[in-house]
Amino acid sequence: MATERVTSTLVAKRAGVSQSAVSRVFTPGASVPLKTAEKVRKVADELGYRPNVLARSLITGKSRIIGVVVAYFENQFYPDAVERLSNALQREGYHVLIFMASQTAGNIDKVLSEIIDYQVDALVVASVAMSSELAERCDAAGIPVVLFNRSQDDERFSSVTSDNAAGARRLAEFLIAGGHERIAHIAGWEGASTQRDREGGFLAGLSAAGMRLHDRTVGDFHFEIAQAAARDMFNKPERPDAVFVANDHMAFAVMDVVRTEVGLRVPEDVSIVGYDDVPIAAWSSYDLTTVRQRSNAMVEATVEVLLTRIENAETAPKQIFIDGPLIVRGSARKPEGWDE
Amino acid sequence: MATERVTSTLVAKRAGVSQSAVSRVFTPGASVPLKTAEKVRKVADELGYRPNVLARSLITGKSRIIGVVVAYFENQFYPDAVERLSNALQREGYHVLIFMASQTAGNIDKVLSEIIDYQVDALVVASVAMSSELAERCDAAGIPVVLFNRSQDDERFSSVTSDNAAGARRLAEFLIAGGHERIAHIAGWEGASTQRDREGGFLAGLSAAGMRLHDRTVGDFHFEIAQAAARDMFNKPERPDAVFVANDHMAFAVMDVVRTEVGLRVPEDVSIVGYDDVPIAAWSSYDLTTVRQRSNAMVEATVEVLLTRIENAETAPKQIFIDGPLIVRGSARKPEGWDE
DNA sequence: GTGAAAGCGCTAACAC
DNA sequence: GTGTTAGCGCTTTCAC
Repeated sequence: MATERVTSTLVAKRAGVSQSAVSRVFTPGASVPLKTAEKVRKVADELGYRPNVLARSLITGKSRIIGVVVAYFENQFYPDAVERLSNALQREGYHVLIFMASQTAGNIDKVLSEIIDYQVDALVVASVAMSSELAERCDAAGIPVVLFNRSQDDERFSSVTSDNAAGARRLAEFLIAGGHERIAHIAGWEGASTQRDREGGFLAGLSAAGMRLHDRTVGDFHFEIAQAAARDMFNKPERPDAVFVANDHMAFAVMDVVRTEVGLRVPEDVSIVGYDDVPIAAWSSYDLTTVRQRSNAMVEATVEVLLTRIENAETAPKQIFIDGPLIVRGSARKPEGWDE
Repeated sequence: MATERVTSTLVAKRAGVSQSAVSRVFTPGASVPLKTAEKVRKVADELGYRPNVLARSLITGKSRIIGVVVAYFENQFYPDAVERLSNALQREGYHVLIFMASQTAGNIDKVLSEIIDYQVDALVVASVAMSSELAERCDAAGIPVVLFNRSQDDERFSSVTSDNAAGARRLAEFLIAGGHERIAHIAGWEGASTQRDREGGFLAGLSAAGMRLHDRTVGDFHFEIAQAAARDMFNKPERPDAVFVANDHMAFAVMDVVRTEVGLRVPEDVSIVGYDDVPIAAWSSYDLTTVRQRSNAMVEATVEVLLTRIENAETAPKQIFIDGPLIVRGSARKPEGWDE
């Protein structure tokens, strides 16, 4: 049933002009006399003609496709960021070819290759590690890569993260000022730079005050694992009076366990703080004190780096840190005299 | 810095074979003597050659790209579904070009056009309405369209939804059996087929028991608007003793308002039920009684319809309903003698 | 200004 | 089996 393909050749014939004329009408930069343009546009509309982007890409070498790799949408931070990123790129005339890396744990390289086969103009890689072999390939192919919310010690990548160490340190200071004495940490996946930096900053904050971590378990950035980590922590005799959970998503799991299973009150019996400030953190059931990752600013920075490098291949990769404020809510006891 | 593009021509030259030989090596169906294949593969690996998918698409007429349009990731149901969909399609060798329709309220057509320009093999449209003009274009271009979690009275579309009327009716019966007498409804966006069907089924369930709706406000499927709708409802003198909120996402907002602002207990003072069974519904802070939309089954159905129609253009569009169970948790008073 | 011609990287007939 | 050829739909010199 599919009607015949409508090509520029057909439009040209019908409009009584050359194919190049049609092309020029649909090419933003080109100049065409108003008269011809109108004629061509009219015929094109009648026939429902639209330029074939793929054919154009073949010749221009630009696909206007950005590949986005993201690992898990379970943590609200990521869908939120992808939505913003997609919107921002659309505004610039780009489109997003998405790849979910969740299922394919080991084979990220294989699948990243597939996405590169689409001649993407750039790659955004969120919360996933890239092999240096692949980095090599991207570099050789001239495909700029931006690591989002993760950094890697490789000069070929640009990266955009929040200032995780500074943010976590601020959390430590806040808890200490609140008079907490047994401060514990539930870590995320230990292979992640975000985890490393957050924990590092937090510990630095503690030791600056002459304190040490009371306890530590690992939640791997997953809800269920974080629940288990919380159970472990709170089944011990000497319970913490404050817990820094490495991201909000896990902090919700921890709060649920602590309140429902252990039967403690938050923040009266134990203070819980997280990191990210995802929308749910503001919901009154959690009302979580946390550090904001300004996803808006992070996305803006990502897009800017991307476009700059696409337009000028000689631009050097850039490491960008976005600072984020401490968001004080009700899940942690506040220091004396703290006013809302 | 970008090295020279590695094309099949280059590989052919280096391997001492023809370009077609190279092409055949990289074409799944084609037969090539093992000897040649090895030789070609070796050279290709050395040079880092990979076929240009865009060029291939141009000639085969198949891009192996599926366009996905989705309106808002705020409601966890959608990122979850997109993740599953993307995974399923990847498994079949397709990739997802995503388009977020959130910002572009009015201009959905314009932007859908853009996505079609990429010669997508099919379109999945989630929670968004398509103009009939665009439907026409897709039809003419032979692009199958599957409406996801929304239906439309247009025979040209396939659609996959849960059986919203049946599910909502089940909720009504459950609330009635639980002895509730003042049952209210907080609606989603009234232009949505899901809203229409859910409310219809719910009302049918009520009237089958000789009951009528106690009250009704509108939350438009948005968190903040749902909060406002709940405030309106609970500021009236005669409060409901049960509320069916049109989806889980809004139900969380309603529970927050009811517990934190109004100061009622759930379910002792008021029962709240939702629809979707998103992961958060199982979190103990909400523990929401709801109807499950089996996103897994919905995605499977979507993929199947898609692939069938791609492979055989003559297949007729299909309307699929996926049934989902009532998930009983703690947010609503249970009928006498109900055992867990 | 405008059209003719070449060619982007690839596949698919068709000869050999 | 293998290479030669044509051409997918488009952009882009380059003459006119």
